[in-house]
Amino acid sequence: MNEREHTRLRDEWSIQEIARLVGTTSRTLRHYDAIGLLAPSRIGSNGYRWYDGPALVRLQRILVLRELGLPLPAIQRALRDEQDAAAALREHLTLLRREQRRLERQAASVERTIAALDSGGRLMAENMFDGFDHTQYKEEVEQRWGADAYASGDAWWRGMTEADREGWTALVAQLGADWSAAAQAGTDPASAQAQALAQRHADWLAGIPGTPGHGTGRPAKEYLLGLGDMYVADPRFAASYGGERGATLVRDALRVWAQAHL
Amino acid sequence: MNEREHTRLRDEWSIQEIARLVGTTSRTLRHYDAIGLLAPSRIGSNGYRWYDGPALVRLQRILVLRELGLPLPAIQRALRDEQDAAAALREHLTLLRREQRRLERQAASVERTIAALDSGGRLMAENMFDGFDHTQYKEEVEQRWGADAYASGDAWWRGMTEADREGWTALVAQLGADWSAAAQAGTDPASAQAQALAQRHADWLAGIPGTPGHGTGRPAKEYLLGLGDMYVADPRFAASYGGERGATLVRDALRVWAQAHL
DNA sequence: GCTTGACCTTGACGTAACGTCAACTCCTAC
DNA sequence: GTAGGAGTTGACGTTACGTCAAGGTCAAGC
Repeated sequence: MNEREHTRLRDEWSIQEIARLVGTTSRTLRHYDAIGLLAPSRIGSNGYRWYDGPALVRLQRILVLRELGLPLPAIQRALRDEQDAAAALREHLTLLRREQRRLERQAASVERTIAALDSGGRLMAENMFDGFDHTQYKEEVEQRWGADAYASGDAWWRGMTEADREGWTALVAQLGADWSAAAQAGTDPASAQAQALAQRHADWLAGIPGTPGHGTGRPAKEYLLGLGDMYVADPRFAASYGGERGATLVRDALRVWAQAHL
Repeated sequence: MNEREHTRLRDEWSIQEIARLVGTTSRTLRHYDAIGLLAPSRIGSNGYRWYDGPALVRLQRILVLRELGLPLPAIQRALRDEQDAAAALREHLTLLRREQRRLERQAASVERTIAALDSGGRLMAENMFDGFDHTQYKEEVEQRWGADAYASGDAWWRGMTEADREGWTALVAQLGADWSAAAQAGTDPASAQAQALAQRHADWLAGIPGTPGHGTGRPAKEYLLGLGDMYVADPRFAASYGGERGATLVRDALRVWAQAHL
C-alpha cells in the first residue's frame, strides 16, 4: 500500500485508517462499539469493522465533546439531539468551574504545608493527640496575633513538666475524640451537647498563655472565629477533629457559642 | 456501650472507633492495610484489627496528605522520611497548577462551543469532511476580520451548485486526510512534505472569497498564523486534522511556510 | 503453494481508591 | 437461646480505555 492509496479518498475505511484519520486508536473505536456509542457502518463476513462517511462525522462529534471533557454517557445523550448538547455542556461547565476552585484551594493548602515544613514544621509530628505542636502554627499565630503571643505560648509549653504535658495532652485528645463522636452522631451545632463541647474548647484555649483573651477567662471573639475557619480550611486540623465533618461542626458550634457568650 | 465509654481515652481502638475518630470508614482502613500503607498495631486471635496511638498518628498524617491530593503510593514514600514529604508536595503542586491551567483552557473551549451552538451553529453538522461549515465560525471570523469577510464567504458558498460543493468538499477532505497521515507518520513541520501540504492549505484558503488575502493569491500572514493557533486550541478543528498532533503539525507547518513565503 | 508480515478479531486483566453487597463469624446483652 | 451490632474475607463496580495474549485474514513475494 503506497502513499497515494493510503490517503486517497474513499467511501469506507478500516478501523486503523479511521483511527489514524482522527488521531485516536483502534482500541478506542472497539470500545465505542462495545458500549453502543459508535457502531461501524458495516461488518465484513470476516468480522472486520468498516466505517463510512456518516460514521466518521459521528466519530468527529464524539471526539469534540470528549475533548471538552464530557463523559461518554453524556456524549451519548448529547448526540441524540442538539438541544441536549448545549444543556449538557452548560452543566459540564459548572462542574469544570467547581473543580477549578477546588484545585485552587487545594493548591493553596499545599503551598501552606510546604512553607510549614520548610520552616521546621514536622507534618503533625506532635499534634492534638500526642501533644499540641506549637511550632506548627507559629507562622499563622504570629501573623494574626503578633510574635509576643507565639513566644509566650511556646515558653509556657516548654516550661511544663513531663507529667503536666501528659495531662494536658490527654485533655486535648479527649476533646478531639468527643468532637469526633459528636460529628459522627450528626449533632446539631446549636444543641446543648455541642455547646457544652464549645464551652470546653473555649476554656481550653483561654488556658493557653499567649492566646488572645488568656487571663480574661475567655478567648477573644475574633480569634475564636478565625480559628474555626482555619480548622475547616486546613486538613492538619481536620485530621484531629473527625475529618471535614468534625471540623465544620467545631467551627459552627464555636460561632454559636461566641454569639451567646462573647 | 454508653457515651462515657465511647469517648473515654484508651490506648487501643477498634476499626470502627478509629474510623469515626478521624472521619473515615472502616473499609478505607482495611484498604490501607491491604496495600501496606497502614497496618493495625495488633490483630486479635479472632482476626479483629486494633489500632494504638502511633497507628492513629500515622493515620492522621496519611489523611492530611490525602486531603492535599497526593496519591497513596506517594503518601507511602513521603511517610518514609520527612525529606521526601516536602519534595513530593512540591512535585504535586506543579501537577495541580498544570491541571488548573488545563481546566481553564477546557472551560474556555466549552464556553466558546456553547456560544456557537446558541448562535445557531450545529456542532460540526457540516464540517471539513462533508462541507466546510461557514456558520460554525461566523463569530470568530467576524470578530477577527469583520462582518464583510464572513458575509461574502457565506454568499459564495451558498451560490455554488451541488456539484461544485461536492468537488470542493472532496478537496478539503483530501487535505485533512493528508494532514492526518502526515501527523501519524511523525512528519517534521519544516520537511518538504509538510511544506507541500502547507502550500496546498494556503492555496485552498486563498481560494475562499472573503478570507483575508483572497484575490492576492495568498492568505494574509496574520490570518494564517491566527488560524493555526485556532486549530490547536479548538477541538472542533482538531477533529478534522488527526487530533491534537495533527492540528499542531498544521500550525507549525503553516508558521514555517508563512515565514518563507509571506 | 508457502511464508512473511501487517492487520483484524475476541477475551481478559489492570488502572485509583475505595463503595457496596454477600456470606459468615464473634461477642455482648437480654 | 437468640437478636443485634460488631468484625472478617471475598468479589464486583466505577472511567475509558492500554496492553498483552492467542489466533484468524489477507495481499505480496519467493
